[in-house]
Amino acid sequence: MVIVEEQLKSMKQQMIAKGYKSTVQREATMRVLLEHERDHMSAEDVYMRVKERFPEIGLATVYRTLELLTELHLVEKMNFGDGVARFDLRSEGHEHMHHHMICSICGEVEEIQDDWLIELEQRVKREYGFNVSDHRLDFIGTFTSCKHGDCQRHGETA
Amino acid sequence: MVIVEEQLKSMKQQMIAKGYKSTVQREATMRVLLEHERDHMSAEDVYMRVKERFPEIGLATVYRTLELLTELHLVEKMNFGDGVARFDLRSEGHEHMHHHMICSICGEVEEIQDDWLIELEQRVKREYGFNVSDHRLDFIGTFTSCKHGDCQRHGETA
DNA sequence: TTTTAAATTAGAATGATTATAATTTAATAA
DNA sequence: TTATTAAATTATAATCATTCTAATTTAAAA
Repeated sequence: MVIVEEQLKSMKQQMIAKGYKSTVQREATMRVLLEHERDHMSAEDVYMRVKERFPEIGLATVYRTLELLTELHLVEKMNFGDGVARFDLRSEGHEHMHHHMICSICGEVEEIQDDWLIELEQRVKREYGFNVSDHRLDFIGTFTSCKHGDCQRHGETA
Repeated sequence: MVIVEEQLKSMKQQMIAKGYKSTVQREATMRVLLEHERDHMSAEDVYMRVKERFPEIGLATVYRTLELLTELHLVEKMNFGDGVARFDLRSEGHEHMHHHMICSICGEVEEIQDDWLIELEQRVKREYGFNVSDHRLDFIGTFTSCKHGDCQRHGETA
């Protein structure tokens, strides 16, 4: 487990290496992302959290920073069909997005950290001549625990 | 291969069976969808095509019809991260969405008709207690043919 | 044919995201 | 250290997809 400061340093270096500047606003945004690694925050969510500690930041800056970090593959941009893009840090060594289980009752999103698609990606290459650089796998359904109650899992991972 | 009129009739029946009314606007919209089965059209795309034959239709009606058809599982609503929802008819017997290969160079979307996830869905159930009712699997990458040229595949399936 | 709830229309409203113009700042080099 | 300059930020306006609203029309049931 790498501590926040170290990861932050690494992210800044990658930013500078690609010719982008390191600014306090960007640092504040990255810090928030580091502290909410698996929260699937919307840009607005991130904005509000950053604003707590850096009240003069603008929403557009947060959007631009998230866009930049996505471009650098430091965060992943997700879309669960609710009209807002969501963002999570990409954990180190995970060049691929992880998979999601989306509960159709309570909307809860849970993650599968393993990569289950290595074999299928080879198949795609073989059968379709398509070279996969990333993937997205979401399962929609219900948790057994949801079925029998009032969505006890709701908010569990939030 | 079922002819358009037959499918249309079946769709209308399902609509009525669930207590919804069959209207000329809905029929016109379904007809467009039937004639563009794998085109991944946005609501705006559908609207423009319907308007050609039914100029007095409103955009909101198309939106509502697409929403209704999605609810009835007659169309699938997709999201490729470009800010617009896209819609395709669900082919009969395919209760699951099919998979997509999205070229990161030319943006072309190609489909994989098979269901490669049956085994993984059992695994999700076993390991996470999650009952899958649907899934979404997209591969992002490049077609070998794209890599070497000026995106020859672009528009091939459009 | 009458009734009535549902559907449609046109247009306004909303909400997420992006663009703009003026200002500030980070990084580079003198 | 200071001057320079391109990039970044701010505040706000604009845009675009989608949804809502109120008035009107229509499909289906009686």
